[in-house]
Amino acid sequence: MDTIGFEAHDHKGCMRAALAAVEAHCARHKLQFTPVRRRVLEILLSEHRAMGAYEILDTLRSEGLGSQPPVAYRALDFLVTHGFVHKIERLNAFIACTHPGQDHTPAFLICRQCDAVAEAHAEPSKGMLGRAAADSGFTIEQAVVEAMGLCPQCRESAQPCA
Amino acid sequence: MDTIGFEAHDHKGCMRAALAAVEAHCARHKLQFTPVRRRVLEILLSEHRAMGAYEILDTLRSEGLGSQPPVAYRALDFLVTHGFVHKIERLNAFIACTHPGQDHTPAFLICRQCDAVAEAHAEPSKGMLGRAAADSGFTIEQAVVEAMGLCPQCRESAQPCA
DNA sequence: TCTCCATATGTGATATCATAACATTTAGCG
DNA sequence: CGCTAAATGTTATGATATCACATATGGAGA
Repeated sequence: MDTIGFEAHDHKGCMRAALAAVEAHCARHKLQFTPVRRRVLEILLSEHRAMGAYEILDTLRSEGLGSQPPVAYRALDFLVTHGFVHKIERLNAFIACTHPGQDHTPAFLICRQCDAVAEAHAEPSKGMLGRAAADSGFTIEQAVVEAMGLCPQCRESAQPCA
Repeated sequence: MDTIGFEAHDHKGCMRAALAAVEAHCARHKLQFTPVRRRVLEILLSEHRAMGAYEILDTLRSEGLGSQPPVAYRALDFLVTHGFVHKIERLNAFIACTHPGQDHTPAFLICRQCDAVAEAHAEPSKGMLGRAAADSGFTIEQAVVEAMGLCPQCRESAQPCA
């Protein structure tokens, strides 16, 4: 089971697990998991949704951890660079990774109605895209895959036959 | 051959063909292909690369076709809505579709060095992503697929063994 | 033709997202 | 301790995108 996000789950547990994994990864790779970086990750983990940088910054500000945009963006840069957080290009927002530490190619399912985001796993370079890239001599290093649509909940509550 | 963009080709011919296809599509669907909309498409077709909205606006302005951001954004909205232009989320930029009128799911190959963009074709809902979506009850309506990497030219001119 | 209405455009202001530049602080290390 | 690299604080600004409201334009029907 790789896709989570559209169903109830143990928030506290997944948050603890993710933090532990990130701590371990940072220790192993001698990365500085500073208070601001840790707090930004905690905020994203606890909200469990995509958040804009300024929304995160508001929280930091209310806690006295920094008040200017670069504070949030620098922490996010660190977290994104090391794969602890992903950026959702389509929403200009950030979301905590659901399985940090592991090397992976994330893909996202984004509900256009409630903005819920689920992280899935995709290997775009394996399919038609990889084929097209190979044919044209393009080297894929990283890919953004974001599917927009309706999550199960919103699909149910949507108009049955408009 | 579906992937173009990393090789020489007949600019004028592809531009004429694309404009004709868009005109036909608009006529058939009673869409207003107004001067501003047409000019924005022409600019994108002739540059044959991803351009920011403000870059396009600069050209419009120099031609007396509108000087404020909404002019460009409204034309782009129209063109994107009808599939004549695609937005590259990763670059916050726009690029003319290479086969307008046809229904398709575009995917892009973006060179991180020279910013060249090639449009390919992908069917993400067919692969692992479609599987994950189906498993979780998510309905995919549209997908953003953007691969970053090195185009053939930049790959050659890159450092051989850094 | 005139009137109405939907659509498109013009324009100023402003919201939202992101980074440059430079000063200051902190952590690790010889 | 004193050096250095990394991280943070802060001001300012750049880049992207939308709101709100006025004006024009182009058909459909009276």
